[in-house]
Amino acid sequence: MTLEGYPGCEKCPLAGQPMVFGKGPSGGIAIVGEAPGTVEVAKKEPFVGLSGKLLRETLNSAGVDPGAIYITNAVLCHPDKNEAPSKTAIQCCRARLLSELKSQKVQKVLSVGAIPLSALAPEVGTAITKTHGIGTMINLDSETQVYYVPTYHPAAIIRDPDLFRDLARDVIKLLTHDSPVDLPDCLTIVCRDVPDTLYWLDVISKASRLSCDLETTGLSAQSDRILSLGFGALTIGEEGDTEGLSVIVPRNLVYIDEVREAVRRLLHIPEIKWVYHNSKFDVIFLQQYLQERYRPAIMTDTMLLQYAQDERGSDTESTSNDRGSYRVHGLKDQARMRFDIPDYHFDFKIFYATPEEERDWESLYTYHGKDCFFTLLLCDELEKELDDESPKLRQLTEGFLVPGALALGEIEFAGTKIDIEYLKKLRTQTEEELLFVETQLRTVAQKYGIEKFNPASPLQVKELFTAIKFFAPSSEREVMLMTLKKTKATAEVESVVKYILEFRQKSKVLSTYIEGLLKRADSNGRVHPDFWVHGTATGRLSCHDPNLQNIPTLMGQLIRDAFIADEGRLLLEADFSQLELRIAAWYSGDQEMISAYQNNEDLHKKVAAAMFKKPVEEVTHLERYMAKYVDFGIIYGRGAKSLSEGWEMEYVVEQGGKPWTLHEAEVFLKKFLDSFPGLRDWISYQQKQVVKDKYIETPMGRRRRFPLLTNQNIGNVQRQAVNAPVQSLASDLCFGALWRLHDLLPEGYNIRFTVHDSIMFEIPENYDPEVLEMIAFEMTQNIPIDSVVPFQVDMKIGKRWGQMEKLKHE
DNA sequence: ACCAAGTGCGCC
DNA sequence: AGGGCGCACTTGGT
Repeated sequence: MTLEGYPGCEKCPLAGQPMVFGKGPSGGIAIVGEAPGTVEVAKKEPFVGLSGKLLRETLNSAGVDPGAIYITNAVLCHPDKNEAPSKTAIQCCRARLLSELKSQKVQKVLSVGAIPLSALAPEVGTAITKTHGIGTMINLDSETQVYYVPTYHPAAIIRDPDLFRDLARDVIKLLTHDSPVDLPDCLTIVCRDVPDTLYWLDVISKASRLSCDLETTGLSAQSDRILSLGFGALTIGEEGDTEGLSVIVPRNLVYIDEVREAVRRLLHIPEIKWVYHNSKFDVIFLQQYLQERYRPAIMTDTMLLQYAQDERGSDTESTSNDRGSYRVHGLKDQARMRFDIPDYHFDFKIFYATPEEERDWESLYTYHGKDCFFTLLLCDELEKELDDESPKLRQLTEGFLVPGALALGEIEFAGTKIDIEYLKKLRTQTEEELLFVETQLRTVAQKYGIEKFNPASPLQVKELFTAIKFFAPSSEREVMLMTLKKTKATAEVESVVKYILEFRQKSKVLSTYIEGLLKRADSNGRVHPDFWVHGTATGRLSCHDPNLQNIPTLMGQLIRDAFIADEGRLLLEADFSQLELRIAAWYSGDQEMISAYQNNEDLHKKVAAAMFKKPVEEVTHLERYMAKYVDFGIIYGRGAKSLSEGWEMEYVVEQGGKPWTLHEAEVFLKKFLDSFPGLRDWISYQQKQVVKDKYIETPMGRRRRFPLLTNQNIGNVQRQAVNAPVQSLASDLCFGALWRLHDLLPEGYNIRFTVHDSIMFEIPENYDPEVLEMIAFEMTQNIPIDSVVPFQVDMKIGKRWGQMEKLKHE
């Protein structure tokens, strides 16, 4: 082929750049990349760089010989500076790409990255996070259609190895399909009146499995209403084929007593298996609707099934953070990837913004019908896939996560009381203090000609620092303090740094905690946190709106004081003692650790004694602190370097100790591991095994999967392989106790929330000590593992979270 | 006006 | 080369 062969080149901005042509056998699968990079140009071959290597490995692991694949690019010319090719360049090269694929007689096409997608199937969408894995047919010319799947560019996987699972799944889809997934038809019935509703509810009541989904005016079961009630069924059509049937009960019928009773009867049919997506939400709403503590007898939850299969932590929709922006557990996301449907979507914002009489109810019902339908289809697929991977995963979901989620729903609904008046006072006080600090800083800033100074702006802080000649590598708290210490700072510098830090702390407390809590309190002064069972990769719960898992402890005792018990009642906090270390002892079976816990010895002291070669009685406070520091470091996989540089060394110096050198840290690390050979062996076993298995499993059946191992991530993976099972099982002991206790506790004893390894209860002032015994028993004895390691909970009691007193109790 | 990314910091 | 999170704020882009 020659340049003249491509009519698009005349108008192409890349004309004249080095070109790299497609390569590989014809008649089979083609992979289309973006544009050749420097390495490709040098070797005159597409996909020979790092991305190419990853792609080949993926193909190999899927059982495909990369040599059997035809590989080319959406743009043949190499853009300068490895930039992405422009839209014009993509358009100019498009005809060439299609004719190349046609002349190579390809049967199927996989594209990697957003650029070939925009050339091959722009109608599918642009954002690759929202379009990868959707199989479609594309036209190469008027008579040739081929099956096509877009996926991530391997470069994206290098940045975020977690995306590898999506890439792998998309590749397998291409290999196992020749055309888009053929779905059953789905008929959506919108009930017209009461008799119509009763009729359709009766029709679906014969099904053995139904999905249920609610559309509501908002997220609060306390104050929001149901917009429509939906049920999904799979039925056998006249020609013997499966058909979807979604029955939608619209708002004007939902709240009619006769309908409500019919719904109640349906929901209580004991033989029906109920399928929800995020059951916590719908079931709590149904409890309000039915005015009873409704729990389906047999049920599952596709979101939690999905989570059992893919434990990647989910993003909250409202914030940005460093975990990437993909969502993996959403119903629509799953439907799109699995069933090749375009992303369906209903804009509730617009719906509510529209005057009531003009609202597009039909679209809402259509959308709702799809939700019910796909929930049911998704359930089918997930159950099969999970059973295939490991029988424990279904049991984990249905026997543990689902009841846990429902208990959390009830706990959230009840909420927890906060002291509004107290917080308002605290707000005023903190605002005044902030104003003072700001004034001090502005005075200095003005001295250097900075008229408008905002201490919350990292840029302006840097500017001020430059002005006063303070140069820290970053404006992070610890870095700044360290820099301050190392340099001979003037009094002015010192006070500016101090005020900046004070400003940050106070404004954090004010906006995140004081205002954050006030903003989220309901009219009864209660907050209703949202706990996510599917929020973390290890199985811990995540919590938001408000997040009760990061309420300050130290100075923020002030904030904890805002959490109170109702009149005549007390808060009771039951906290596992050294849970993760005990779990590490359990996993490893380390005799030393076990006997320390069995004899109720102080493990940290014991470690200190071993590290500093002295009898336990002579261990100082500081030595114990150092030992504790190493103990936790081990679980997190910290290395000697990190130990010697940790902020904890600040404390050591404050206490009159000497910070460790790298060498000292190495020595102590080694001494620690020598004193606990069982633990050391377990750690190396985990590190070795994860490379072999590419996952770790906990006794609860949870998995942390590492499908992609590279030289860059192997260190991380091995650390996680040690930490994940520990963190996961520890968290499950607490979570399991939480939801069992939620069911067991007598009237007047409630669970308010949990913070990873502790549970907050609210109990009567004249509580029965036997109930406390039961709590301790459930948390430490009635647990899902056999353990020679004893577990222990410490209990604290008080009127306010910030002022809890230890309860002597074993 | 709304968004995504970056920075920084609260907890276990 | 420190495991797991959520939230507020600024800034630069659209």
